[in-house]
Amino acid sequence: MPAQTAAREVERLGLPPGSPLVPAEHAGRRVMAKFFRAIGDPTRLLLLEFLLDGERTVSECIEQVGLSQSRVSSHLACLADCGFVTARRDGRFTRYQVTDPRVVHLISLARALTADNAAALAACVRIDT
Amino acid sequence: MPAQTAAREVERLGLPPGSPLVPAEHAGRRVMAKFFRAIGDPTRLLLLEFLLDGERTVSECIEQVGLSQSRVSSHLACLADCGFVTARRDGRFTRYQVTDPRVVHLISLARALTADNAAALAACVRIDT
DNA sequence: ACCATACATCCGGATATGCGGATATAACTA
DNA sequence: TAGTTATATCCGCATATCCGGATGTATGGT
Repeated sequence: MPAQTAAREVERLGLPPGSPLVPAEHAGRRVMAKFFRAIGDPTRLLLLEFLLDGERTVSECIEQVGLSQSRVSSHLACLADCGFVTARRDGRFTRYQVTDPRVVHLISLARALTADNAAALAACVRIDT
Repeated sequence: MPAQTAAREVERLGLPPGSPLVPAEHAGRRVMAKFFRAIGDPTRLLLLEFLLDGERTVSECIEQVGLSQSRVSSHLACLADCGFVTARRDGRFTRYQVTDPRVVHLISLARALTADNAAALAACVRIDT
């Protein structure tokens, strides 16, 4: 496997060559890490899937995942803050939904990568659960 | 923003329509969550960037990130287990490197998404740091 | 005004994760 | 063989994250 794998993909994607993919400053990396941790939870992934097909209220989400109201509300706020879903106030309701197609793309890439490496991933003890 | 954002992107990406993006079984979601948490740490993101351009030994990585040998070794093993980098034994050395172009694609998508939402992301208190 | 509904936030407890130091293993070298 | 180097693993401590219950806030209905 050649060393230029990364450079080639950067080229293929039409990205500016030579510029870092991961932020060079510590603060920027902390933000990107936070972004990934937001979808690094099984419950939030389930909610994300549920919010792909259209708007859903918090109550509908609660029924879907079977956790407490406070927890589900917090998970949804987290997904919204981190840009995975959009929140819309509608009277007493808040309707959440995935609106950015790049979120779909991101998850589909992760799906493919995890599928190709499921065994080692499941066995990795440095991250629990 | 229409409700079919997700379906449209699935179509555009040539993915099988109707099949879930996120695994339907809890075990599968746990694995995908683990995958994202692996890159949900600033140090591992820094290492990932460092490993884009070619093979690096553990010692070189230690110098790059400035953390203890045990910690860096553990971070690298985590990235390898989760499929972000490849590890190759070479005598006394272990050489790590990003070899899968999809990793580059994934990070570039995250870069774009976080850039468009940096303020809210930084302000999200449900995930600390 | 009063109450019910829908949601958001606060709190303390349990588990997960990051950290460095100590130790173990494995490969070269003299 | 003995010693050095490179890396991996184990340990306890500190912090982060998930959880449900309690409480706060806003909207709509009577």
